[in-house]
Amino acid sequence: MQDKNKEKQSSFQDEVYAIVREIPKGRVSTYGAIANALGTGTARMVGYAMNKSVQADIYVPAHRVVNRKGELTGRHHFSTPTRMQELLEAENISIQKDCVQDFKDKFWNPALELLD
DNA sequence: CGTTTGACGGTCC
DNA sequence: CGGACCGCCAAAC
Repeated sequence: MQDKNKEKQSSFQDEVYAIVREIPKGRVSTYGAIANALGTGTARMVGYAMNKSVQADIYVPAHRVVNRKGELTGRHHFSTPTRMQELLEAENISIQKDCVQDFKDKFWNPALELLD
């Protein structure tokens, strides 16, 4: 077993990663919805955490997270500006003009789905 | 420990 | 319909 002397505290970012990883394929979520599901922080904090997700120890499908308008606002933070769109299209999500088509239909509410 | 930042959201006009 | 503006609040410096 790994000697993890450094125990990770439950940071706000880790909470975000946990939810984003729970986003089912073919669905998208929003920063505000995730922040709302956490009950703490704001939409900006979610985006901030996403930026660090690259250096996080776990994989986070950040391409499934868009803003409330369904726009791929975070596409510039990927390897290539078109990387996010291609990833979404690969999941059967139509993108047009950097906007998720039928966004409302593909929207995945963490506060609702995680509600058991 | 004060300041800056930031992949947002909502309101205002 | 879209640009401008403020508020949120945690993490980085």
